[in-house]
Amino acid sequence: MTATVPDARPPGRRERKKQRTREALVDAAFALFAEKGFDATTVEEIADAVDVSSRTFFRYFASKEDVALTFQDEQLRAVLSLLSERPADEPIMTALRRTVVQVARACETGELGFTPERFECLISMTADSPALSAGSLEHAARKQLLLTEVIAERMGLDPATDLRPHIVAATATGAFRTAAEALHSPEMGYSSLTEAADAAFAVLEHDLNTL
Amino acid sequence: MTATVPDARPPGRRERKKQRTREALVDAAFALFAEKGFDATTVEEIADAVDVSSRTFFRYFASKEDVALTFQDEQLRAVLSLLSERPADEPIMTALRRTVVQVARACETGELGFTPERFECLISMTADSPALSAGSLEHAARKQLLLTEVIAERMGLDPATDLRPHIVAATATGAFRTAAEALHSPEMGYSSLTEAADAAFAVLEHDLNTL
DNA sequence: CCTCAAAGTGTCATGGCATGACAACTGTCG
DNA sequence: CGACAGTTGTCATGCCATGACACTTTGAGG
Repeated sequence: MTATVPDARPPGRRERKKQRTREALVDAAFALFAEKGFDATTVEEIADAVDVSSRTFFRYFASKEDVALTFQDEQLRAVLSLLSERPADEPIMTALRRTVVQVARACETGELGFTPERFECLISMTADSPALSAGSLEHAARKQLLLTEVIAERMGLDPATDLRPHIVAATATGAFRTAAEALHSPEMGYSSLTEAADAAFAVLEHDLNTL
Repeated sequence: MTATVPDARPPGRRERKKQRTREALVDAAFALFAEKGFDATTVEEIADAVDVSSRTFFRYFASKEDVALTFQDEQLRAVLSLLSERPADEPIMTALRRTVVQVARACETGELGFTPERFECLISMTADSPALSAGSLEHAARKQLLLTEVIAERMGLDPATDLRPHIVAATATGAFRTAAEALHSPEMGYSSLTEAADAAFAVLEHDLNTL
């Protein structure tokens, strides 16, 4: 407890090496995923590609799904960050819509910690692999808890006793997910996640209770 | 292809035995789950309790999660069935709300193929076990596809080109799920799934775009 | 510089999930 | 009964995930 400031200590050689190993694992994993698919890639192959033991892989990532879904953490951070910058008098769904659209754009321009093609890769892998799909859903569920907290605070509600922030978070998450899935179907006519996400929230705003 | 009618052929001794084995596996599984929890129960234990091999277990269920989530299929069937009976001029979200509330009541009165206490067991297990939680989400995702089809047909829309039925299905699913989770928190003040589900849909109807 | 403690890693071992292959067994029907 | 299809048991295999323990590297301080 010598410092409360996040970056208070010197980086250190060790720290950097760990970071490099972690990144190397992610890189190797996505290279193999892109080449052979998620299911067909084993943890051992990923580890071998970076020349570490499988055991070490699991010291960096809790599961094989985890390594593919790291970027979702970035996504969440971006959502929480951008949401906090929205004007306080904006209706919550409007604020979420704007935020999500911004994040979607960032995903596609590679402004977060991953390239657009890697993003593409993940989207299609998730569609193909039930295991990854399940992992993604679980990841999303855990993130949704945090989102609920932030939404509740913004709305001035207590998430422990009020259902509303939970419903809002679930609805927004579902809309985003639906938008991502819509990208798989060319017939849908959406060429970007940004566009699809905006359309999804538009449905919530205008059509949900009138259809 | 001798018959297109569902129940065209005599039950047969073999058929019944299979059905009994299946039920026995479900019973044994829930007994063990209730006793030791989901994660701590192995497939081998379940199989041993029914005196079949582990291999046979996997001929009945695709995974350990599957055996715990069979009832969700009943749930879905009930939703689809009841939804088809709602008046056609009812707004879709209203129809879904009424349907979901009915199904929730059925869950709690044991009118579907499982007892209320088993339902309780599943709810609490899902909260404790990440693996089961993930499985449940995946199950729900697959069911959501069917629900989307039915919703689209009722609305007279093409799910292949129209985002709206997908959003509606995702929102309804999310609301139901949120209601189920709310039952874990006594502070929420919901004593039944029926009540929580109705409250969840009420939020969608009245508060979503005004908060 | 040398030593020491801590952190990271490799190796080995274990256990559980899931699936394929093949032989043995059991209803089903002629 | 006897052929036949469906079901099960027995291996065998592969992968994911985790615990235990020893070895090496890193960084701090005398």
